[in-house]
Amino acid sequence: VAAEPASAPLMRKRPSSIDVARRAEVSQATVSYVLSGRTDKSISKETKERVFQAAEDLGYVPNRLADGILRGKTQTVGVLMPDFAHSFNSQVLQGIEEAAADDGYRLLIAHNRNHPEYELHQVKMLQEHRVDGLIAVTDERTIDSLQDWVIPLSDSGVPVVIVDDLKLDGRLDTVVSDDVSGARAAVEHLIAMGHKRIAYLGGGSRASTSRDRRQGYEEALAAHGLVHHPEWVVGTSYRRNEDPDLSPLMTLAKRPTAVFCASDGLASQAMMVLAKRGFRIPGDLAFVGYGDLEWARYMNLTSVDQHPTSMGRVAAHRLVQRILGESGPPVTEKMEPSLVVRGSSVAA
Amino acid sequence: VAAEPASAPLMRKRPSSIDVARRAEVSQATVSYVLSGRTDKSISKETKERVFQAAEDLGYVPNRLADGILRGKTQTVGVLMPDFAHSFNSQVLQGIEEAAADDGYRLLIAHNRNHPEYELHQVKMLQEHRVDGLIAVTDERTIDSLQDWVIPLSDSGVPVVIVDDLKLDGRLDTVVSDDVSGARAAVEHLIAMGHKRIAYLGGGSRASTSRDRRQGYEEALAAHGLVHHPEWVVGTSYRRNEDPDLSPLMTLAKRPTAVFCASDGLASQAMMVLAKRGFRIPGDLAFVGYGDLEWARYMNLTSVDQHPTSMGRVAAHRLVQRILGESGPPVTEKMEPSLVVRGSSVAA
DNA sequence: ATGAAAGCGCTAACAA
DNA sequence: TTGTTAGCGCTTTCAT
Repeated sequence: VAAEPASAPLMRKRPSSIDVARRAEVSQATVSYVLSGRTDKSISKETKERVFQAAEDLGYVPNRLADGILRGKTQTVGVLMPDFAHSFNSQVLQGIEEAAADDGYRLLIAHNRNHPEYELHQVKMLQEHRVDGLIAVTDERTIDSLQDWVIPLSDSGVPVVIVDDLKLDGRLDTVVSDDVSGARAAVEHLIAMGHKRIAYLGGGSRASTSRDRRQGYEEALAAHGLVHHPEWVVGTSYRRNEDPDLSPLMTLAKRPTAVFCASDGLASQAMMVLAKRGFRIPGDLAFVGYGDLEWARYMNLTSVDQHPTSMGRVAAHRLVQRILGESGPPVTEKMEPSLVVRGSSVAA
Repeated sequence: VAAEPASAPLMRKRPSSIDVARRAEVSQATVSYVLSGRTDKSISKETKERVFQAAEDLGYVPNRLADGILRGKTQTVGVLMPDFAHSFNSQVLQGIEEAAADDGYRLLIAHNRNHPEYELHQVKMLQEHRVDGLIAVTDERTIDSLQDWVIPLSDSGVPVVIVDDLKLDGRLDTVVSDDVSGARAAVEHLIAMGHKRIAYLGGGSRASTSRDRRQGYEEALAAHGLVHHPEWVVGTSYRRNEDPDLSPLMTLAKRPTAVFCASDGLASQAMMVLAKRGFRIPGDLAFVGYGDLEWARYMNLTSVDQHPTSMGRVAAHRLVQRILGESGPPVTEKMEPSLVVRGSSVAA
């Protein structure tokens, strides 16, 4: 057997632990002991040195696939999302990454392309890569088919956490934001600012979301003895690229003095429309949005922050607990949003 | 050997191809042939049937780790980012995911936490997971240390693509947006709208970015024979939570009639400040931003779209080509942004 | 304090 | 048309 040159210049095979062993003149087992830093297998200082040196010289990078195949654990979690570009989702992802990384987990991501079949395909991929668990951020289009695969997956021993939906609440670990409470806080703020005629501009993305925010609105009015005028509730269906039609609101004899909007997008569109017609904000009409997207600050829009990054962190943490073997009934983490007051609801 | 029940109820070990083989009463090799759909190894129809059936019955999910360890390819690419929550990055990620998935690759993501050391650690992790390639979206804080690991990594046979930075241009495949051209288009649009006194509000995130946009601004003025007034260039350093100070601009005897801003955030802040002081937009002052963030539409802000999703797609495509063995010198894809004209620069 | 050998789940030569 | 066998890179008993 010819001796290999210490450092051949051109691309060779990646060094394996066997190569390290040969170079350090120890057994493969010893390399494993040293490199995984086991304290039970007392290894002499010089041997350790030699192994580290050999690994360094060779540029050895351990292969986690082998480890994964052996231990049946990959330190990897799957994240399934309808979209990475939208602000809420990307912030959730950010939170998941932070918490997962803290616990030593990597993220393998997948997209559902708004299509149940494709989603199923992606989940299969994640399973083939042997993710230790899965976080699914739900989506209007695929939410109905979700339970078809998610329950079996969970039963098969892969922990699953659902973010932002309650359909599987009680059957699976879930992280949601309390929309009722957030909406209530928003409207109570307007009431505290002296408003008595408060409109609701609705029509968010997800049905349950929209329903809950409206419920919070109504609860707040009721709690403060304010009459609920059905004509102050507008736009149950709203399309992204269309300005919301506020005329039913603005032509009333007794015009509202404040508007609570189910989303920041809706709020800003409405504000632009009204500003164009000469309405002063908040003087003539106060506004509160929902979601507290990045630009709410730029627009000086009072809004409800759902803390999506925290939601992600909590989801990752729950998942890791399950991966680590925590048992017990499904947990629903209902997270409290908070109101961020800015100029659109408070006169300067 | 006792026969196992067809479908034992409680969590057993995950079935392996050996289990499938036993159940179908064929060899493990045959299972492999059938399940990977090889056309060269003609297998009888009945055998195929039996294998599929057995796999189905057992709920068999192939283990890609084993495959990866064998072939030395994981069909996985690493994505390293400074942040997943910011709009530009998350859209790039979206694009990367789309293109990578189309080519059969999964994404393993990592975060640098704005820290060179942590970044190095994350890159090591990605290598341990044997990603087939890596896309790095750069960042002010870690850009300087990037080359320390990225060149060796690339030399070691792991293809790398850099997004949004030119420092390694010519040494590595790179995808960038042409900031000079984008800025030029923005300013030429203002000139076409009849403006002759155009200010520049600068101070973006990355230095090179800011410099290039300013260069485009100056080029456009020069190309149209307009004088470049240094006092029309303001705010070279701008802080996120502070309103930009426009007084040096607005107190001039010959006030500018239009402002080109190096970012949408800057533009919207300036617009809010001026709207408060009673300026009409675009009547008194026209605005163009940069980045075309989601809310530019809501604010009716003319802006320059960098097409971040396309940038991501192009980056993923380049990477896949390299993974597939494409050779040749490093490619720099300089992508053309496009101007999106809205109400802030054109009177209704 | 260290090593030999088995085996994780899979694919690919090579046989039959 | 199918099976046998070796081996990918690693960890882990069990020896020594």
